[in-house]
Amino acid sequence: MPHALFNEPAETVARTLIGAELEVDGVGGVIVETEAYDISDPASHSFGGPTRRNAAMFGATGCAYVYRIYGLHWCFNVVCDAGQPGSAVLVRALEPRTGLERMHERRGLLPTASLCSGPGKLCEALGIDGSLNGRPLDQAPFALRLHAQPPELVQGVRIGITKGAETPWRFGLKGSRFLSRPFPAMAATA
DNA sequence: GTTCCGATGTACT
DNA sequence: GTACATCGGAACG
Repeated sequence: MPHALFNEPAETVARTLIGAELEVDGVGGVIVETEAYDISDPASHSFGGPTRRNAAMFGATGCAYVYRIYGLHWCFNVVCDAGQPGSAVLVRALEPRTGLERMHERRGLLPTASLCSGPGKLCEALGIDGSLNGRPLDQAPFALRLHAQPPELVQGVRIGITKGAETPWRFGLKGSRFLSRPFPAMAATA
């Protein structure tokens, strides 16, 4: 994986990752929804500077930042930088493509569209947990392949936050049925 | 379709 | 003590 790809602002990486294929131990699919966070952003974990939890956000570019949310779910981020430590992209949803049986074992016999349609669901389906925090995405168990052609994007405000709620740093694959939630009908094409 | 709730780790007042 | 980048299930319409 080209390291330079992640040496960009979080918003750029968030756009670039839509349409990329992510696998963990051969289980995964196409990323269809992301959100950008950076250190200037009050919604970001990195906003107040490094802590034990967010250390990976200030670590090497192109690594995973995995954290626990609400005490029970995991969320998966890609650490980026561009000279501004504390930047990352939350992967919120993907379209399942490989390892569907493993996903069903972990998540139950759900419709395919419900397996990875949210940050916590995606982590459960792919088997992502805190043990992968800080691990490089260009090495096993991770595999990440970029899209050949840039897909059409939609853009909107991020989900589940109160601070920085107006910042339109949520991106989706246009027309995807695998999003965590729909983008508003008037969502701008990014 | 909607709202409400409980599960509970980590950061913070 | 409160807030939080969530989810699934219950209750309701």
